[in-house]
Parts: sequence; C-alpha cells; structure tokens
Amino acid sequence: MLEAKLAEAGTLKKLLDAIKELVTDANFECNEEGINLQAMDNSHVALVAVNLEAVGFKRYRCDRPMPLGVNLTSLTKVLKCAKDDDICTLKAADEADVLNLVYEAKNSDRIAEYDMKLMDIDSDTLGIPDTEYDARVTMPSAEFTRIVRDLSQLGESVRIEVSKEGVRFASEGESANGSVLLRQTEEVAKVGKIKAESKDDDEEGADDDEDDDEKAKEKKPKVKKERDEDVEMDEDDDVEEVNKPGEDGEEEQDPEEDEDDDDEEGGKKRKKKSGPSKPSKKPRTSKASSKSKGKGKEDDEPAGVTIEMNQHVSLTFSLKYLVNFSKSASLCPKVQLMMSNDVPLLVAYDFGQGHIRYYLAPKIGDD
Amino acid sequence: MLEAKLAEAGTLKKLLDAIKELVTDANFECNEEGINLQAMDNSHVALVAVNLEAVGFKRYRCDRPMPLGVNLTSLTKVLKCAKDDDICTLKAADEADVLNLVYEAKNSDRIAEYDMKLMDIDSDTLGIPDTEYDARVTMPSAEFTRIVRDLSQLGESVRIEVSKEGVRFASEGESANGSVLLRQTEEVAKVGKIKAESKDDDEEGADDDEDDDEKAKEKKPKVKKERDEDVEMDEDDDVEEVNKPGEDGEEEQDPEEDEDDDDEEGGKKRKKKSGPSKPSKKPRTSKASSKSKGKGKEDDEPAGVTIEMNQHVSLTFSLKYLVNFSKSASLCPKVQLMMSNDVPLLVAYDFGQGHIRYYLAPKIGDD
DNA sequence: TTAGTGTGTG
DNA sequence: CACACACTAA
Repeated sequence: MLEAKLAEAGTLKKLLDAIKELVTDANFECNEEGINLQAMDNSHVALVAVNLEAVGFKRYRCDRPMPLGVNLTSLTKVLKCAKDDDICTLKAADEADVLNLVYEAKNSDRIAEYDMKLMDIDSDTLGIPDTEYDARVTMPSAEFTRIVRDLSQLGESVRIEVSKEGVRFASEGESANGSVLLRQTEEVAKVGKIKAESKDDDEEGADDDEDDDEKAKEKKPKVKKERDEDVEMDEDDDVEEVNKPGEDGEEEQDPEEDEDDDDEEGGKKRKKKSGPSKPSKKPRTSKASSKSKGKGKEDDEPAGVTIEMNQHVSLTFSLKYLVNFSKSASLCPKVQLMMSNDVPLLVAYDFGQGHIRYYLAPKIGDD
Repeated sequence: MLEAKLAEAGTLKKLLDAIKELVTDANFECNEEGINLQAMDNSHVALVAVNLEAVGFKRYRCDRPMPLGVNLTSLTKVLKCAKDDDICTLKAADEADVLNLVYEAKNSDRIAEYDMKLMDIDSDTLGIPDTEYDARVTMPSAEFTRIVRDLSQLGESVRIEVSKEGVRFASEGESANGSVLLRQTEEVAKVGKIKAESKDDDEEGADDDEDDDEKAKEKKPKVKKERDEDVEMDEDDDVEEVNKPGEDGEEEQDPEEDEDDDDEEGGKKRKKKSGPSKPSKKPRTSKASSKSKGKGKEDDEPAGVTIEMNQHVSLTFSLKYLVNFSKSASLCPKVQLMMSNDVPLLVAYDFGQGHIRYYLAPKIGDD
C-alpha cells in the first residue's frame, strides 16, 4: 500500500496545474523511492516526467511498486478542495481502485477526506536515456516564462542558440521578429559532462555522478538554492564584461579555482529584465560571509543566468509547448534548459521534493 | 408612505447580490418595524426571508404597512449605481408604483436619484414556524462557502451530519467522494432550546444586559439533556466565549457575539454605521487582544465552529442551493445552520441591521 | 485573483 | 433565446 504525507498540498496543486493542460491521464508510479509520473502530452509531441522523492515527504511508505492511474482533471478538482498549506496525505491500498486524499488543516480543526477513483492506464513508460548534453542554461524560471510568452506573441517557434556570447531566443513572426539575448551572469562555465541533475542544488543522496566533485563537500540538506552551487564558478573579479573577449569558445578546462564560493552579488540584481543592460558588477564580498548570511527574500532571487557549454548549439522549438512548460515556474525559481543539436530539449524544474522535466523534439530544418 | 435611510448602500447591494439569483421578484413588506421580504426561490424549493429592522436605519418611517413589489433584477441594476458607502434613502408614497432611491455621497458632494418601477406581486407570504432545532452549527461563513463550493465540484448533494464529534459534510460524486469534518473549536454546547435568534448579536436598540436577560428568561431548558454534558463539554470557563456560565449550566446562545469583524476574506471592514447612538459595544475581553491588532490572521482564528446539539442529526441537501445561500457570506462573518431530522435546514446570516435566512428541505431517502 | 469564453440548462 | 455556471487563461 501507499501512504505519502506531504507537508503542503500546495506542492501537488502546483504540480498538477503545471501539467494538467499537457496530459489528461497518467499513471503515478509509486515505489519505495518515491512517486514518478511519465507521459506524453495529449498530442504526443512532448514528454513530461515528474518525480517526487520519498524523502521529500513527511512520511512515505510504499510496500511495493504500484501504478495509480489518475485522471488529472479529477485530481485537480479534488486538490482544489485543499488549501495550499494543508497537510496532504495520499493513500492507496494494494490493488485499490481509489486514491484516498486527506487534507488536514495546520491547526487540525478541519479534516477533509476525499476518495478519487482510479483508472487503468496503459503505461507506455519509455525509458528516458540519460543523455549528455552540449549545453545547459540555468536561468530564473520567471525569466524563461517571460521570454517564451513574449515571443509566442510573435511567432510559432523560437530558435534557441547557445554560444559563448550567451543564450539567444529568437523568433520570427508575420509582423515582427524578436530576439532575446541573455548573457551569463557570471561567465560561461565549461564542463566536460552536462547531464540532467536534479540534485543540483540540494541533495540527499547524490547517487548520480556529479559533474563536479566540489559538490560533494557542498552537500547541504535540502533547502533553498541561492545559486547553483555546483557550477564551478571561478573567482573572476572582473565581471564587468561578461564574456571575456580573449578566449574562444571551446576550451574545456575547468577554471583552476576549485574553491567554490558561491557569492551572490551584493543582492542588488534581482530578476533581471531581459534587456541585456550591463549588469552591475558585483563587488565580491568576503566569500564566507555571503554564504552564511540570512536571506531576505530579495537576496535569494534566483539570480543569474548560468551557461555551461561544450559546443555551440542552435535548435528550434515550438513556442506553444515551451509556454506550457513554463507554467512550472511556480514550483521552482530556476529552470534548466539542456540542449544538444538535433536532440530533444530538456526543460527541467527541480524543486525540493523532486522535479518536473519536459522533453521536446526540435523542429527540423532549423539553422 | 415609506422613508428609510440606510447608512450604507452597500448593505442593500450585498443583500441583493445574495438573493437575486434565487428570486427574481418579491414584495418588500414594509411596516413600522422594518422591512421584510419573503419568497420562494424560482423553482419553489427554497425559501428566503430577509429582514431589515427599522432601528437599523439612520432614519425610518413607515406610516402603514405597504408591500413594494420589486423586480430584483431591476433593483440590482439600480443599486449598482450606488457606491457602497453612499447613504441610501428609499422612499415610496402610499399606493405609489415607483420606489425612489436617493444616493448621497458621504461628503454630500454627489446626489443621485433613481425611480424604479414597482409591480404587483401576489404575496404568498407564508408564516414560518418558529421551529426548535436539534442542532445548531455556528461557523465562519467563509468556511461554509468554501466547503459547499468544494463539495459541489464533486457531487450534487451533501449530507450534513452533526454529532458530538463535530459536523461533517459529505458528498459523493462520479469521480470522487469527499468529506469535510469540522470539530467544534470550543466545545459542544448543550442547550435545551435551539431556535433562530437573530438578536443574538448586539443591536443598536437594546443594550447588552437587556439582551441577555431577555434571553435568560426565555430560555427554558425544556428538553433533552439526556446526554451528559461532560462528554464533550469541557467547560473551559468562559474564556473565549463571552457569556458567563451563570444561569443554568447551559450556555447562552450568543456565540456569534464576538463582533470582531474578522472575516479573513479580506479585511474588508468598513466603518460601522454610526447608527443612532451606538450603544456600548460590549468590549468582550476574551479575544480582545487579537482584535486590536492589525492582522495576525493566523493567530486568531476568526472564529470557531460552535456546535450545539440535543440530538444527532443527519440530513442531505442539494449543494446547488447551499452554494447559492453561501453567497450571503459577504454580509456576515458567521453563519448558523439549524437542523433537525426531516425538517428543513435553516441557514441564517445575521448582520447588524437584520438577517437573511434560507430554508431548504432535505432530500428524502438520506441515511 | 479576475476576466472572458464556452457549455449546459431552463 | 437567455441566463447561469464552470472552466480556462491572463
């Protein structure tokens, strides 16, 4: 049987909001490690993969693997009956045909219980290859939302191009063309391996090989990410110009600076507007201090754009889907775009309890 | 003739908003005591009774009883022309076929006047028996709204069950069943007589003591106290609850006394009508602390759920109507549900100037 | 959270 | 044919 107690029903609600327009029915595959959902969107163009880790629950128990066939519309309705901060417990008996949801008000003076019918769904769960990518762009999720929404007004598709200059989103429409360039806030990091890493910011069990070893020591219990600590950021003080003109795009070697202090700029820059106005230089504060300091919600704004690339990539995608994907922004302040030429884009949102990943094949014939 | 001056047009507007979908035409029965409206809903399933007491008006005069046949849709339109805080005067000459409405801005710099046609309506005013009920649930009106709205997503009807455990709202639907249990916040009060008491909350005319006395004498525990109080009645002394435990063990039934305008909905408090010599607002100490504060909203639950019962009741009702009734929540932060088995439910909203009461017959065949 | 669109019911 | 309710999108 399954019994999963979630501290905040809001997490599930947001999850469902994020995917319900893409998928109507799906199996929640539950096992001792957590809950996974994988489904093609209704038109079989995109793939959605959701993961909720067992450790992310207040309590989690799943004796044996069980797929729960859920109609997401129904589940959404039932979840609407929960307040965001209700404690939500999911229960299903083995072979049950209903999913039981209990919402408990924080102060316990209200208990609501729902039973939702389950359905049998053919699980065409296809293994997702653990691809390595040529480029990863990490940016504030709100920024991504904004860009794809903006561009979707102009045209149907967007060309995403990652170069050492930064990442460019360009779209062509009937009446106008648009292009948004994001420069990496810090610098372009070069890495050898770029793979989806949901554990980037926080992890409990870093089972997967991390792309950088520093992370190991960095391991902090799951919490808010101020920046991607894992990214090796080298201490360059001169961040005036983001892209150093000196180097050509391809060197692979990591910066010698292995001491990863994630400084955040004095907290001045927050969600940056797409305008590539020159970012103010961040006076590096003492490395140690910056990390320890309490974060006033302003400070831990998702902050910057990080670009990691091994190779220049340029791909074209349907904006319609990207706009859809971007609805997950409420779950996580950051989003990662993983790309390789001629390979499906991976859009990943990692939140405390797990992740949502979207895969979308590029349009052919892009330049 | 009638001349009734209301301190805030908003009161009328909310009233109309609350009932206009239930009733399209109705007689406003005006007499020296105030204005009453009583009507069956359009499908003759529910009954709505509205009362506005003469004393609740800034000025009120009605020489002789007169029914004003009003099309509520028209009146709603006319009322939309008033701002919520306008002073609103209703005037009608004897035998008039129009109702005159004057809206005066608080600062008098704007006066609007409307004449609305009246119509003849067969007044099938039927006396409403002053029933005694087996149970009364007093709860935040916003909570009631939330529950019936939630459950109405799932099914057509709801079973309301009052027991010493609390009050349970349960609904069954195609894709899911739902059940919400509210535990009494304080304790279950046992009373001998449970009747609708609109005067519970303070009103202008009477001062508190008088109010209490009146109730005291009126109260005769003429009934079933067979259940032992002790069970759910852990008399925590009148801490939260206002009334002194004096009389005969049983609580005075004015739990809604706390006039704190704390509807969590949105702090939409408006300046209370200065009314005719507002009598001392009983500064009930109890939650006073919370009252003074700006908004701790979390700390002081705007109100608890109070359950009074002499007998277990279980009744099933159409959610459609309850949802409709619950629109009156804007008028009052609390609502009372009065129930006895096999008897129509009474849903009562008591506000400063009067009340709205809805009666709805239970569905047959409920368990 | 609010507004608009679409569907269903009367 | 109109009104109301529900759902979806912004």
